[in-house]
Amino acid sequence: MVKLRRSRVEPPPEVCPLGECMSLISGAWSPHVIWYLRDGPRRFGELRADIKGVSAKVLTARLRQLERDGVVIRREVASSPPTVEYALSELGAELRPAIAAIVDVGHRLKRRN
Amino acid sequence: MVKLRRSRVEPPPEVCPLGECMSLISGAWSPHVIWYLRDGPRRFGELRADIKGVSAKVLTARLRQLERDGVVIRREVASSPPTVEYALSELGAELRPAIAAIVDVGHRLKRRN
DNA sequence: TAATCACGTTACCCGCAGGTAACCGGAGGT
DNA sequence: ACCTCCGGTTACCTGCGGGTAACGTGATTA
Repeated sequence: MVKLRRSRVEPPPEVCPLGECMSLISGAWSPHVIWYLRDGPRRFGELRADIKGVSAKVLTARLRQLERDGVVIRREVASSPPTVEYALSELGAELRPAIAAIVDVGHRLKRRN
Repeated sequence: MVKLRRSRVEPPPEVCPLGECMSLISGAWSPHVIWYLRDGPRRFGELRADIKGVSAKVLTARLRQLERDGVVIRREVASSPPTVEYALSELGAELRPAIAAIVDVGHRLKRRN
């Protein structure tokens, strides 16, 4: 019996920006926020309605974190009642294709049942 | 279609493609596993070394979950000592571009400081 | 005989994301 | 006078992913 001590496949080059980027979209809801902001700014209540099943508390927490991380930009609108608008920053826009790729796979999963 | 006058109609259980796909790559380590399997099968110990900072217990748990979800395929090799090889399934291969997109953003993050 | 290796398992603990529910504050509507 | 709307906040609880450490198995090696 031939010993198989080393794999034939050489280890891929060491890169770990994966963790860096994953920390931006970690959490169950962050990708949804980015996805629903992809076409332009949206208000808190709109995001709340867009993202089914999210609670106000968690949505607030995710938006705050995304704002701290420089992914989204928060803008208060002096209307009555006052509303708040969220939009993707330049960094957030760069995340869009990544989220789109994930959504794309999700669609194929659905089609396949 | 009958219109209900007073009670709120429950929205149809529309499956969110984003949530579906995110459930596959959720967790801190799942994307890393997929990423390091992108070029071919790898052994448990190799993955353990590739993915710095992961413990055996957690790596086992992630691999088991990915196997249950049909993302990776586990194959025991009758060597001495017996080794185990993991590879991406067809579904796992479809996830590759999504992970690659995330890694790509990570690269840009690093470059931008 | 004893140690090592590969691939785990089990026990125990911890932190945090997320869920529910209640509440708030100013302005407009009725 | 009261209710509604919008965008939150706060308190409390729960579950799960993850960390360390110790142990198991079966076969080879010193």
